[in-house]
Order: sequence, then structure tokens, then C-alpha cells
Amino acid sequence: MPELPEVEVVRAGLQAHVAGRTIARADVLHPRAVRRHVLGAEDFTGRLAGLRIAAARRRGKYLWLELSDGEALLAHLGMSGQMLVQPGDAADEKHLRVRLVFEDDGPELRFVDQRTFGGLALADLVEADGTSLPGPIAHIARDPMDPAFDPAVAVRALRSRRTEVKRALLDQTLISGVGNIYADEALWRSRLHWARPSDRLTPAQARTLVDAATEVMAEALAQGGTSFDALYVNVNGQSGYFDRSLDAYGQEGRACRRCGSVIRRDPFMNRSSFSCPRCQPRPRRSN
DNA sequence: GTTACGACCTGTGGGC
DNA sequence: TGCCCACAGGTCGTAA
Ligand SMILES: [Zn+2]
Repeated sequence: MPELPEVEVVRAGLQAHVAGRTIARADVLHPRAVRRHVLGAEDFTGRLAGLRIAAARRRGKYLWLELSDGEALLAHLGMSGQMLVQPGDAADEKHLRVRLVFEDDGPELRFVDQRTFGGLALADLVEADGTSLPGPIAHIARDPMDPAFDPAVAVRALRSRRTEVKRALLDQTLISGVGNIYADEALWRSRLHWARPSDRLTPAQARTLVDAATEVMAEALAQGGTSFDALYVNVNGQSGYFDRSLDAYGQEGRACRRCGSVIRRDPFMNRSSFSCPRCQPRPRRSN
């Protein structure tokens, strides 16, 4: 699903609805949802009972709940994960994977995930570059909404890679939070073709791209994120509206808003890249 | 260490 | 109706 703006919408919902509450019980309904918790589902549920949720945090597309014992409940939504705040008497969702029940009388927190690429795990917090992070994601780069994000660092990282610029932009260890939608939008705004060699971008081009990614994700967050269907929703099951503002992603056959050319689709990493043939010409060889 | 690819899942929509 | 294929907001393990 969910790229940075959509995950941030979920984080804010968790902060509002579960921070400060104490977990009474956790149920794992599908073992694959906790496959990253190496000690297994029993250990996972056993250790959560009785812990209080202090805060909901995020880096890139990863979320975590800071717990009262100093651990973190780390979550990734994968392609189809949802965090839903639901009354306990609401019927189980078809793809309900994990349920958290609280000691108060308030609603449950449900992790629902059709494709099961997402998951939850308990992890220790570690110190990385002056920031407390769950150990398993200590290698993930800062995202553009991080107050300590340094665009110059991201520019250097992108230009150090011998690969296509879109591959670099999607590499979460260089800059985090960008996925297929916002990569295509940032490239369109920067007038760069996705196959341009990342290490041959000028510093100014790379900076334009980083700034475009930052801006498009901020605009998307203001619209509640991007959603084409009921798979991508906030904790109350509602979709965002940024799909109306997309200029490239999913726009094959439509006119480019800038030049009127017909937006094309190319196969890319078993998915798609959308771009404008005139604004984003294919690289010849060396640029 | 870097890079590229298929695997991991479930579901939907289109063509025949 | 049904079958088969293409495709979907992501990462991860493996191999070169
Ligand atoms: Zn154009």
C-alpha cells in the first residue's frame, strides 16, 4: 500500500486512539503476520499482555508502538496492511491477522492484511545516529518528514549508486518512505526519466528530485494519502484523496498536465513506471 | 560490499 | 460461466 503519507495517516490514528492504553490481550489469527517475531506467536502474545502503549512512531514506511517496558511493537503494512480501531463486538474482518484488546472498555486495535506481506514483531530499541529506533530498522534512512532529515545526505546517497535513479529512490537505506506512486510523481515533477543512471545526475538534479519527493509526499499527507480502493485506509476505514492529484502514476493514456503528451507505462521491477515521453525523455546512454 | 531478480500472498479485472 | 493471464501503494533472500 502504503507509502510514507499513508503510513503517517495510520501513525497519527494510532497515537490518537491507542497511545496511553494498556494491552489486556493479543490474539494472533495468522502466524505469518508475526513471522518476523523470531521467538514465535506464543512469545509475542505472552509478552504484550499488561504493557502500556506510550506512543506511536514512524520512520519511512515502518511504524512502531513504544511500550512501557522499553520495547517496541514494530509494524509494516506491506502491500495491503491496515490498522483498524474497531469496537469489540464488530464482526471479524475476512483478513484479520492480529487483534489487540485493551484493559479499558474502548475499541480493539486490529491488524488486517489481505496479502500478508506486512507483519508485526516485538523488538528492542537501539540508538542510531542520535535517534531511538527498533533494532531491525536501524539501517533504514531518515525520511523527508523527519525533523533531522538532511537533503544533502540523501543527494549524496542517491548519487553514489550505480543503478537507475528510480531504483535508488526506492532504496529505503538511501531515503525512506518513497514507494512506486511517489517515485513516479517525484520523477515527473523533476522531469527525469526513471532509467537515468543515478550516479550521473548532477547534484542539482538530485536535489530537485529529493525536494520533489518531499513536497509531493507532504501534499499527499494533507489530502489523507492516496487510495484507489478500500485496501488503503486510515484507522477508521476511510480513504485519502490524493489520487485526484496524481500527474503520472496510473495515468497511462491520459494527457500530461504540463505538455499534453500521452503518459506512457513501462514495465519496471515486475510492476510499472509511468512517465511523460516529452517531459521525461529516455536517457540516451551517458546522462 | 553491490546489484538484480524472483519469491512471498490474495484478489480483481479483462480477454477468450 | 469459467479459465488463464496480467497486475497491484513492498520487502527479502539469494546469487552473481
Ligand atoms: Zn509532459
